[in-house]
Amino acid sequence: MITLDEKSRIPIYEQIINEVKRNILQGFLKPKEQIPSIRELATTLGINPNTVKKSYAVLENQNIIQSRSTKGTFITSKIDHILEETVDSCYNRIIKEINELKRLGISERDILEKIQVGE
Amino acid sequence: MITLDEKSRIPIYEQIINEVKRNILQGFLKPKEQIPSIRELATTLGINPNTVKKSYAVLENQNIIQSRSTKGTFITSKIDHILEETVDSCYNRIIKEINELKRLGISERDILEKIQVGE
Amino acid sequence: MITLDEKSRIPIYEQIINEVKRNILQGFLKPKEQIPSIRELATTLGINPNTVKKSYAVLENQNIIQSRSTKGTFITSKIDHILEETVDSCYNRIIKEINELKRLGISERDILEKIQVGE
Amino acid sequence: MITLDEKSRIPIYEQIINEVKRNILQGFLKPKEQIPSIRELATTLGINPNTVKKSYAVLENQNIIQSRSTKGTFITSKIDHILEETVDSCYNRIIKEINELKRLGISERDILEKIQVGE
DNA sequence: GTGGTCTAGACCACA
DNA sequence: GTGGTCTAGACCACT
Repeated sequence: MITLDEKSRIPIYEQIINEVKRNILQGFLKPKEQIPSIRELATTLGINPNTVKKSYAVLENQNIIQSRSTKGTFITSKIDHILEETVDSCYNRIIKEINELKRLGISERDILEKIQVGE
Repeated sequence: MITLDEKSRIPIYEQIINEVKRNILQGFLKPKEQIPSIRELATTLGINPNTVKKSYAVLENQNIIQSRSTKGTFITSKIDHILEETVDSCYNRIIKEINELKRLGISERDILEKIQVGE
Repeated sequence: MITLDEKSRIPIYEQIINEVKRNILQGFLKPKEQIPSIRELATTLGINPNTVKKSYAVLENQNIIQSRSTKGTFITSKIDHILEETVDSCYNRIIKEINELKRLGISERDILEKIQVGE
Repeated sequence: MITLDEKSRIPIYEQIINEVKRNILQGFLKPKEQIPSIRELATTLGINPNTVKKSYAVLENQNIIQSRSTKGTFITSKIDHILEETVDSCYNRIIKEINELKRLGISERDILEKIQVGE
């Protein structure tokens, strides 16, 4: 479910955070569901457990997951706020790119046309 | 002509690369024109000449500029390929984001609507 | 495995590039194998790590090696193209010299004879 | 008659020396013939007169040209020694390249075959 | 310990 | 003054 890009400038622990969020948003992970243990995920991804631990710590801080010692780690019951944030940032990036294209002299008409075709 | 964002995760040398490309694409820098010397640009930006050198090295590698020892550094005569590449990568990023939004359950109709308003 | 010629007009970083390629071509370094870390090689050669870094950066650009942050640097899995390129450029240089000799009035017969003896 | 490579690691003044020698060897410049003045050649090549001056100084030192003040600069009457040197260094470079090819596992038979075809 | 980035400063050849 | 190379040393994030 989780794929990492070693060469990316985004640190691995942040990539894990994003991937977990993505999995939740796409419904692969559901509220209250248990997620892999730190060690398990670390082994699966071939990375250091400390890195996974850091990611889980951030996710818990953001109320996205919750660890119950000895029982495991679980998705929080409410996840709506993640959806909003994610959608907003997607739109912002799109608009940023469109403005870039406009600056390069491409008309709004052309952009929208190509986007619809490209999909 | 060139502005840097110190806080950005993008390294300074890459920001310079992007800024030079932007200046070319927007017509501020024209083919065969001389660009600031390494030392001059470094002084202007308040950074180390080696950082500028690195940017210029990459740009030369991409056939965007050409450095002539003891003469200075110049824009390559043919720069059409930069425009194409830039535009293509913009479109790719947009389409990637749109697909992300669709995966999150937002309809194409809604996306296009919001994009047009957001502009 | 790597030897440098301090007096050469070829910069050290290019000598390193050539030496790494040579080691690969001669089978001392094999695909996917790890090569010395930047710091290690720098110490071994008695030069500055930045110089090694520059060499490795060029080699990575040529798809010959691949650096994985915090993991080390490795030979790319496919290296056939290096052999081809190297052989081709050798032949080109030979043919260039032969043409030079011909232009100086030496017959092809004489050239080939001398080459076979000279070997 | 003279072409320069700005990007070459060989300094321009050395390139000029080589080019003059080449012109002599190929018969474009003959013994006792007058060659362009420093200023004239500098203008033609678009370079600094000091650079040409340096080349001419070396050539005079090697007894290849001779400057007679106010009259101009002329090719020396005897130029056989240049031919020998040039031919020898050509052969040396060829043999060096052939050895490189052998090291890469290409048989002498294959090399000679390809050279004859390649010509 | 690894690679990635950057600084500060030096020297070189060339023009 | 220009670009090219190299050194020495620093800091960073990640493991």
